[in-house]
Amino acid sequence: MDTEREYDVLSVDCPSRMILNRIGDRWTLLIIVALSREVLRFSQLRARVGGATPKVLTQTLRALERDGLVSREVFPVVPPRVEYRLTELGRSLLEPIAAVKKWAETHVEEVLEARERADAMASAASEAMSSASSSMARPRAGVLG
Amino acid sequence: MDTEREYDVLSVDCPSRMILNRIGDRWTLLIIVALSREVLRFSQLRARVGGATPKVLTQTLRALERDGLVSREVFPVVPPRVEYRLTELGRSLLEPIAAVKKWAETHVEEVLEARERADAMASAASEAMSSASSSMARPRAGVLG
DNA sequence: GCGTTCAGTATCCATTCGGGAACTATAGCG
DNA sequence: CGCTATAGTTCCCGAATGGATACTGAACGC
Repeated sequence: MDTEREYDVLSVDCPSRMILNRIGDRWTLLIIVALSREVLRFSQLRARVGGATPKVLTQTLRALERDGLVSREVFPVVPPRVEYRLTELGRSLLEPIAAVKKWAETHVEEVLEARERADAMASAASEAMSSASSSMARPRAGVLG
Repeated sequence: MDTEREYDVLSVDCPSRMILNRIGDRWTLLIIVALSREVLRFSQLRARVGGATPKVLTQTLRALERDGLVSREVFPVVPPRVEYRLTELGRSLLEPIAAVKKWAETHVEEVLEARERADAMASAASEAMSSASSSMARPRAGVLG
């Protein structure tokens, strides 16, 4: 039943936390999403995933392959042809990813609004600061990316 | 129905992709998980989330607050008391996160095994390389983290 | 006056990430 | 001979991430 208690994601040495870190990188999710629909060659993948340079693509694909989420099939032809596809394990990730993706899509607006509100408040607060009329000033929002 | 087509996560300028990046950072998920059970003060959060230094904690919390996922309540007492809790929006993220978390927990083993296999193969291949007896050598696995 | 508590800040520094661009290998085509 | 296409690899460099450590402020108890 309560298998969840076996792992504590919050602990530094929890393997499931490591997994979270792995799939939480800049490109992993995107590649998996791209491969969810179809088998793709390197250059197709590159075209599909906006902004990916060959380097990061290779790195991420190798990591994905190492972890058994993606398989890489090389056809010994010239020019080279290499196909990437999701493994069974990789495909099993699709469901949780879809949930997150869906959340992102349905809540982008709210997040963006919240962000604008916060930024507006922050700049209002800092202006109030300069006219020395505020009690309880919030710390500045900070850009953080 | 097909609202998904409105957004293409794979495109560089898709807002939902930005969200993915935001929640996919090293600490965000962990903090949200930590706050899922209870309201926590700064130092409690720090104790809960293994390895988080005050700096990263502050950064992440500010970002979370800015995006409306976490609220921050300051009690004007000394020593200071600040409570963090999930907002409604933040709580809505719990479900997709739980899905990912569950995937991580149920598939860690497989991933770890795949990784070991891959590493074993890679080192075998590189040994074969040195004795010059291999055809079709895989490129080396690369550590990548 | 001193130490303690709490929630951060500030500062410095090492490592990593990631982008850009050039380079490689190979076979077919002209 | 040189061009093209594909799947990378390599090098360089700037930016961002993140860790360690020390410091601040304000009231309370001693």
